[in-house]
Amino acid sequence: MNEELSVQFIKSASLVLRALGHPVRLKIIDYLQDGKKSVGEIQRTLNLSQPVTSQHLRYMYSKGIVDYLQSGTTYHYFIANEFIQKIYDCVIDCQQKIQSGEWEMESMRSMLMED
Amino acid sequence: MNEELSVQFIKSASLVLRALGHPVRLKIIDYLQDGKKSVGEIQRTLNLSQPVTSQHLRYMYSKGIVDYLQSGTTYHYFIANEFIQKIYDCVIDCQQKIQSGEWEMESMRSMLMED
DNA sequence: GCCATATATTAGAATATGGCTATATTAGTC
DNA sequence: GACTAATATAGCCATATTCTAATATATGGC
Repeated sequence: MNEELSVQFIKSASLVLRALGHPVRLKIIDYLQDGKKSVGEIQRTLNLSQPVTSQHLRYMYSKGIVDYLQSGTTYHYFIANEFIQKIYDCVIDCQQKIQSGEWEMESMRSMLMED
Repeated sequence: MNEELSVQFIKSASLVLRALGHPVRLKIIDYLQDGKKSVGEIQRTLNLSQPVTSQHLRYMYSKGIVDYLQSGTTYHYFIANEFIQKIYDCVIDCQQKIQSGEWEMESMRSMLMED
């Protein structure tokens, strides 16, 4: 029986994947590629409400996905570690391979459909 | 503003990440690295109940994460495409980098803690 | 201490998720 | 057509997610 993933790590990894598995949160991670961003910048740029922005950021902070630096009343959030960055990079890479046609999409139909 | 991920793809990617973001489902994907497996094999090997096994497999099937071949009353499930495989490979790679100490874990404490 | 700005928190409603038990379906065998 | 094995589905319940609206907190300037 194949079991590359340790029981321990499965918990952590599934937690990370679930945390990234929300359109708004993934979009925030995407935006944070630019570097540290304040809650206000994120909110305005991604066109989100203030509570939703804050809630998703706090959620990700509580899971260790993002971290922040405070200066005054402004919180600058950033990606917390290489694990998250690596998963994001992988997603980007997959997007490129799909859109370039390097991967034939026949087997991905349902996954790539609208809604 | 950085926006590497297309609005379109964000939907698909977050759907995939959420689907993989469950301990049982991630464990199933891990097990499927061995190749096609029947529901019964998955159930017994991972020590799950029959309905739970079937439900997670049907869920992943509906999202395009896994596919299956039927022979008689036996369903052989397998990983549906390279996107899923790539994300899994990335998770394995991250586990290795964390466990080998290649990444310092200071910034990952909360993420790797028990419960 | 008061004010404005930036962010966090709370409460509540709607919906989704995940597991359990029981039951249904389907294919093969006799 | 009855029987069995393998899997899927349905119904139910508990819990988790996610959004909105409202309110609270904290910091810096005056």
